Amino acid sequence: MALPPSDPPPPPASTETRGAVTIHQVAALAGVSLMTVSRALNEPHRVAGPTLERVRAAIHRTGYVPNLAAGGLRSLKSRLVVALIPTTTGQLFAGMIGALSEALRERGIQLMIGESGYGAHREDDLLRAAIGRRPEGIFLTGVMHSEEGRRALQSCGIPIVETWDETEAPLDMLVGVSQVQLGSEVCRYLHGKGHRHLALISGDDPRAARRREGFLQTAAMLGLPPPVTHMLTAPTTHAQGRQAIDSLLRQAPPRIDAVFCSSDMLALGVLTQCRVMGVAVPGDLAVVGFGDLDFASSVVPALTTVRIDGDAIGRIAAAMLATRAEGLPVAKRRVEVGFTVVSRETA
Amino acid sequence: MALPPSDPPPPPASTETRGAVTIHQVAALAGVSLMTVSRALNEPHRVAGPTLERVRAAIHRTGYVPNLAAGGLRSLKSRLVVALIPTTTGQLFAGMIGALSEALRERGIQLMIGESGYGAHREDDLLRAAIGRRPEGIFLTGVMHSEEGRRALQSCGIPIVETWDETEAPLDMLVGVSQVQLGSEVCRYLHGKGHRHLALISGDDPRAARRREGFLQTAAMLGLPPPVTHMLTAPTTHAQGRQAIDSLLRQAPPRIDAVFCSSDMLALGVLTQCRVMGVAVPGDLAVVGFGDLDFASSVVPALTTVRIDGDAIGRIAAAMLATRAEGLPVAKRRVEVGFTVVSRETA
DNA sequence: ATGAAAGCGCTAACAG
DNA sequence: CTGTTAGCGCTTTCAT
Repeated sequence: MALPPSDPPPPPASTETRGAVTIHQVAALAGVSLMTVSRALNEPHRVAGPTLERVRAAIHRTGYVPNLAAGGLRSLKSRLVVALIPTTTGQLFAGMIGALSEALRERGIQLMIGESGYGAHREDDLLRAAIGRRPEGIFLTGVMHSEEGRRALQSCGIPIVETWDETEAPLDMLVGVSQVQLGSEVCRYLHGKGHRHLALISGDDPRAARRREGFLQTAAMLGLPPPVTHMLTAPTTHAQGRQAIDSLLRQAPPRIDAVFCSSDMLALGVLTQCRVMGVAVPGDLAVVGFGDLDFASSVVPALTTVRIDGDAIGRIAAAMLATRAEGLPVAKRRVEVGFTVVSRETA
Repeated sequence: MALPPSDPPPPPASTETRGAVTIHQVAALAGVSLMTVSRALNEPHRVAGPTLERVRAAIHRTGYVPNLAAGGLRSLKSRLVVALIPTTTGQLFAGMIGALSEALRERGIQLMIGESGYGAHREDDLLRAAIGRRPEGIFLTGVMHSEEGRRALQSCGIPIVETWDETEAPLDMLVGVSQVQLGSEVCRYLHGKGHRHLALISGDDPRAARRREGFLQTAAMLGLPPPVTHMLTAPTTHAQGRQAIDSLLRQAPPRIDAVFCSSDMLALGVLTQCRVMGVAVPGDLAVVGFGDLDFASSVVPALTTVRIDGDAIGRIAAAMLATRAEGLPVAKRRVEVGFTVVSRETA
């Protein structure tokens, strides 16, 4: 098993015992104590040049990869942040995840993603799993509503960031977007364009609900007739959009002249159905989407939509979490990220 | 700080020391040894009823969540699988991730997702991070090409599943799809519909490259003129599709009469541009996409595309990994998942 | 049915 | 600059 140390240097694998190489084996091979190996990895400047070389060679030969769970256990630093996202479907959160992941990596922190799905019952499981890994931060897509979840998060002492939404009482930190104001702004936009008979096609996720709220409030405030709303279950699809606008357009007069969709995919379905039905956009019907997904600027007619800077949310959250991971306090624990109504051709 | 033990039972949080509740504190509160708490959690049937009750009450009061890193360290069971995916963008992998996550959860295994992005240099980092957590399995989206990555994975002794692609020499297990055959099949399909002047609009990811390969080979075999191919950088977009078909249609005769796009989003862009240019689909140009994303069946004209059962890939991989995690061998270490050419209106 | 001792792989704290 | 000792929070193994 133990080959004479004279075997050719490069070929790795063979010095290893089944299971995994440990720091002991590297130390033995390099002829140093295991602490020297640990230092060579974590603070190389504190190790003498030649020693460092030998250790590095041993690491290379053995293919040693440090056990982060063990290191984290001892140092109480897991170098891990867990992000909980509702679903990997949909491009909406893709940019944010990318930015979060990248910004954390730059600071030497790993991102672990947990998919909560849309099932409420498993959110609890997921939370326990997340906390059980003792991450140095938890990123929440949206705000935590369940009382049980709030308690668990609050009492575990891990820094938390809630995002994408607004709340009176953040658990800890917040990178928020005023969805209510967003809905309100879209309503004003449509009103400003001369539309009076508004409609809403909306998924049933919490954030869409708040946009709806703002939209309806503002419509009332502007003295418009109450917008007719069509509810759908998330995640919303192209087919749902087609079917929803079809049903909306067949309703009794007054005929709607503008619709705000809770996702760009929904809006795309609306556009498709309008074309099929010979309804001119924006002539007969103005359409506004949400998300500014890649296709929004490229479809014909180009989709007017609302853009939220997901990358910024990811970056800001990463910075907050990283700061807290270093034991420092975060000055602005509550940050507001804006939105932009991107005016194109459909409204 | 230490309130008298007479404070009301329900209110949790306050018995905890800063940092996190440990099993010791639960044991002390319940008046048992820490082993009993451990058993109450992992093999409750081996603990006497009344004792179990007391322990559970203590767990509830303290809000104790076991440290999985510590447990995993000792038991050499992390109950963790790491999945490496190129990007969370795009719905293509969403179903697969969902199915994988769900199937693992049913078996008591957590899924940790790592985003590799399209940068090659960080794949190495990501791999070290993954191995460092000592997962019981690693799920790869695609096959591992880099020699360095292959060595690292091979020597770490962790069960690996490669997916979505084909390879002569799988690292360990494979849930594959013959992308070459897929491309070939699409070519035959188009040929069967009477098209002779084929084109390809293709992203530059490895799997798209193999589909292209199969497509071109078969075109040659069928005696067709060499399909003109337009290359793009992944991830492919709607705008790229528009621009690509525009350039393809302006090329010198013979004019192309069918195009295979490496993604449905690309195909959607092609459809849009054709409408703008007054090119009839499928009359003047047949269009085939890839992925069968939600909108494919719902756009007008409905998109002919190719469907791969991502859910099946996720489920099968989960089963393999779970089996290996239990120390059992997997009989069929190489599984082939099929594909379907979904014939709709565009071709 | 419960407890005591040992140790998983690593790093903090202190020698030398 | 390098090594020794102790112990992170938990589970294994062996007692009782």
